[in-house]
Amino acid sequence: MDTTDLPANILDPNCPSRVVFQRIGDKWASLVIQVLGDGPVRFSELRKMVNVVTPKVLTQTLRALERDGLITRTVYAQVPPRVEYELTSLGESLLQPLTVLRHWAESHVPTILEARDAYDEAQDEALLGSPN
Amino acid sequence: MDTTDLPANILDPNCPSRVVFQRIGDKWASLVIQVLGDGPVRFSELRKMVNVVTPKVLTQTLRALERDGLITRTVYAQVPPRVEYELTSLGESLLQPLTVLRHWAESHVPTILEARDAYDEAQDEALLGSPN
DNA sequence: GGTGTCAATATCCTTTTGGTAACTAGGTAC
DNA sequence: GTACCTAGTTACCAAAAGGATATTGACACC
Repeated sequence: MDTTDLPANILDPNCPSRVVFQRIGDKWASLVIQVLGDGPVRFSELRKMVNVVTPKVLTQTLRALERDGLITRTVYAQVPPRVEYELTSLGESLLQPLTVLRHWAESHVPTILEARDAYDEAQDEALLGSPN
Repeated sequence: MDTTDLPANILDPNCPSRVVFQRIGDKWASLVIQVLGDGPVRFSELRKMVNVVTPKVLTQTLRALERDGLITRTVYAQVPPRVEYELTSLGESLLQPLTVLRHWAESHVPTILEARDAYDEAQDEALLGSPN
């Protein structure tokens, strides 16, 4: 059975649209995509921009994104080697939804952090109130 | 140092806006939020709608969302117990960014799956070409 | 007093994720 | 020939996430 003409539904556990949410949730993938939004970046630069990610994990992330057709990997025949990663048009099309989410995140984070503090305090008090 | 007036930046590893991406990436959290978009739902209903999630994991997810102020938990003094989960206004405000992402996901998944197949095949051939 | 309902918890176990540290390849510079 | 460059790979390890299964509490029904 092929999925191309199904009304994709995220709530259906068999629907592969869930993979997208997994990509976004990946610790580094969405960050990489956003960094690549300004144009091609090479491996070592990416490492610096995304900040202290180990080469192994960055490679894993990049391979996964490449596999999904979101980025391309270009090797230049130079010494020392130079490899550049760039968004595909598919990758670029993800940029906007990601930006929407990012803006939401950046503007609501204070509220979320306050909610956490309040919640944690309430929990503490509940524990003090009934220690057994 | 307080974060409320900082220009939140997802690329800064110290910026808490990253927590949002982690929430979204959570295997069940974003699904729960989207299910709750239609109004309050009780625990057992949620379990069915999100499909085969174990109670432990659903509880974990719900507690995390509650802690972040995205949903509320209401216990009705009944027997058997009835507990309803509902989006807060903060949770509702996340609905739209999530929908944007969801539409992207549902419409581009076929392309992604094709890219994967192509990538995997290319890998296989590369292995066959140079088996050592 | 046994059974059922709902919303969990508790215990245990497996899988996945992320990370450290060391090493490789191919060449250039000294 | 030793050191250094980039872009990785390899082996190993710890923590976290996710899940299976059994049990609990409060009551209602029979």
